[in-house]
Amino acid sequence: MARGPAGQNTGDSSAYLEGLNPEQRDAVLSTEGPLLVLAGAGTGKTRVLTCRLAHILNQGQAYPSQILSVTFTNKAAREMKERVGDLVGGAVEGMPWMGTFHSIAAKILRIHAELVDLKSSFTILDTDDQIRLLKQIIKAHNIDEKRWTARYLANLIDSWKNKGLLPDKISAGDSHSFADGKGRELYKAYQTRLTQLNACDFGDLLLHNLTIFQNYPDILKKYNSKFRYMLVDEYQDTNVCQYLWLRLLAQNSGGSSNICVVGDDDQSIYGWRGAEVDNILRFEKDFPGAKVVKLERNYRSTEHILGAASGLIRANQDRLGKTLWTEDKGGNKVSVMGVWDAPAEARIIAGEIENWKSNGRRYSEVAILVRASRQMRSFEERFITLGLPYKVIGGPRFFERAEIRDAHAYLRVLKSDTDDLAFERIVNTPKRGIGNTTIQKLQLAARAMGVSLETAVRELTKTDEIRGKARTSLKAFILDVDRWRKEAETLPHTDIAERILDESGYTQMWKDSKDAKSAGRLENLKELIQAMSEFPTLDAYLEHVSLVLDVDSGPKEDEVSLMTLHSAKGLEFPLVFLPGMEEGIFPSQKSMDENGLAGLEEERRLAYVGITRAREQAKIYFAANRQVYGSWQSSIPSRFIDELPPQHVEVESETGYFEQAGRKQSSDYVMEAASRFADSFEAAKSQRTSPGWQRYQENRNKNFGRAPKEIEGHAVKRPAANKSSNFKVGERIFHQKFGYGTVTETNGTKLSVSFEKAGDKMVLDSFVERT
DNA sequence: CGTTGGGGGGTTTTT
DNA sequence: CCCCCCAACG
Repeated sequence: MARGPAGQNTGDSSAYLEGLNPEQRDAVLSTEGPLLVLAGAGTGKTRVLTCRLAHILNQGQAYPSQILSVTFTNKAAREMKERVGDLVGGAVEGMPWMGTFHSIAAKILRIHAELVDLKSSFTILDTDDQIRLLKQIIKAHNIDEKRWTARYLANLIDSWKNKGLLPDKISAGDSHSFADGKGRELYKAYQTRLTQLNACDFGDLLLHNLTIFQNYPDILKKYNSKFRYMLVDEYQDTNVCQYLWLRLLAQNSGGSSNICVVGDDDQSIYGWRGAEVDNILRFEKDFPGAKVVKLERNYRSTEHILGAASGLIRANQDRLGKTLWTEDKGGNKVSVMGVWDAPAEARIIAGEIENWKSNGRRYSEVAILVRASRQMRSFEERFITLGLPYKVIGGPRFFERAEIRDAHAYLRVLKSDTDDLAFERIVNTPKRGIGNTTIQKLQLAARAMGVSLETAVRELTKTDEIRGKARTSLKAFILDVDRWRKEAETLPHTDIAERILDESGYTQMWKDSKDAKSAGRLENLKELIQAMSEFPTLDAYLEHVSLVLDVDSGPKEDEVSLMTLHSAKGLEFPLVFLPGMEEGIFPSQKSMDENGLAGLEEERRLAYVGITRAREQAKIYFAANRQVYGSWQSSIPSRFIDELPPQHVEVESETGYFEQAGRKQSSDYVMEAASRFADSFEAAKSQRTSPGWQRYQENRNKNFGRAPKEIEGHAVKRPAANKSSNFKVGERIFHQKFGYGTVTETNGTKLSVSFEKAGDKMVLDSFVERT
């Protein structure tokens, strides 16, 4: 096999190298030794990754089976497989080690399962199973489930696993974060229970790998020499456990490791689920002699979009620092518009989208990116009334839906008589008259006998332990299960699945249901059978279901995409709307409260991700009033808006829009609000270079972490000469949203008002008028 | 066993 | 305000 310094042999066969820019080419050709590719948004990262793989294969530097390439999502893995296949002529069927962290770890774990007391047939539990199990454990330990919820414990255990910590490594302090020090004990009990069930959760897949590699150096050595090249995508999103796993695998006895990681510290937005930006920041220290290639030429967005995004991200301290550039000069500036409230925001954005469409563009070129999914509501309402086609990206995953999980539970029971969680889930679904008491009795018996629930049922129904309806139902159920298992030997797996859902009364249950969603659920069950048919056997299906099943969203329709910023990562759209740019929403108050400066910086990266999704135009909105948990609050524009470099930003007024659209919206308050915002923005712009503006910037930095409402001199603050000084305590006023009220306190532009209907509120004076 | 209403809680999401 | 979970009741 030809191995040697990179770039030696780049003959005619390397057509894929054509059209790469110098940095991209460097990243592709530097195959030997550790390499960090810092790939900014839209710089052709995927192209580099796939070309690099193609190059290694093409040069005969390694067999497909000697390359480990990991991604976070199945989508990314699938895409990479396809694209490499295209480049090297479809001969990649054997890239067995290309996949997600979890699927590769699962593959390794199946080989060595017995070393961590599992059988290679272990099942992988999802979050729901995990929580149900933890609930039982918390109960068994006599802990108040209200005070200490299973969900919280699940998060805690996850975070420990993300850090690569086994129960014994949990410090007393960490342990103390649950039920007065019982954290470690419960974690341990949970792990024991998982072993009994021959199961593991997502975190375990990698954690067990670590245990195996650490305890059996010979095994690790095998993998070390097996994987000649390693490739890691989205390195900024790796957590400690994944990092340790990679480092162990990259240990190359003798030579240097050919590990290539690709990522962008500015796009690290998963800190809250354990990702450590630090991993990418210190790559060069971890792998001495590492080469670093920066991809800074952007092929996606216009100059103004990049300028705005770059200016924003510059406010972050903790970054390696890149400057994106483009040859795509000109284009529209990033627009910013203040609106009255969420319905107005939705109405205006919907109008913009209709404009876009009537200019001959497509709905599918448009995305609305929100910080939190609750913001989607007003858009959905508006789109439905207008009949504007849209789709929500993300949301509950197909295989997380109750009906799919129920169906899977039936299949799991079919396959295994020891899957207690699955058995428990469906033994009384649909209702068979097997109540709580019966289930508890069964669990107790199973534990006492040291057998599975199903075995316990078989034993207990032989005696008079359980009486009446419960006993009859259980017996009948067991008979059904036996029959299905027998039939499964001969029938195709899709047929048996259909038969089970039918004969168990499960489909009937939904047909009888008055629930509005039941029709959809039945549809989903049909899709499930469809998905199953793509696998040769039930085992093959179940093997993939927990890790890699996601259903294709069908043929592409011309629809607007509505999604959270998190699910927008990696995507791009000609037109991007970023609504809800308000303090407390974006940046999220919770983020800042819980994680301080780090939290704020992650929010800022999220905003950066949002803006850089846009190819032609990014439009930012903030509302003056927002309903938070039912009550109205006046809000102030996000600090991120102030951080956008003015030369790349254009302030739009609502008035302008309505004139342009030629629609007369006479609702007074909208026009009022619009002109007022236009005013305040003029004021803000003129203040940007003024001493007051500078002072505001300084104050804002100093006062970070405090409630933003307390920060003085925000951009929306009007000049001192405004009407606000005219409002006095005790004065009766009218507010368009809250109605009539009396001023109880004045504080600069902010008024505390006791409203007759809406109660006490803090409002900006510019939204208030005398009666 | 199934329904109803009171109470609590309420980013972001993958595997 | 809205949704989910559980407890108490029918």
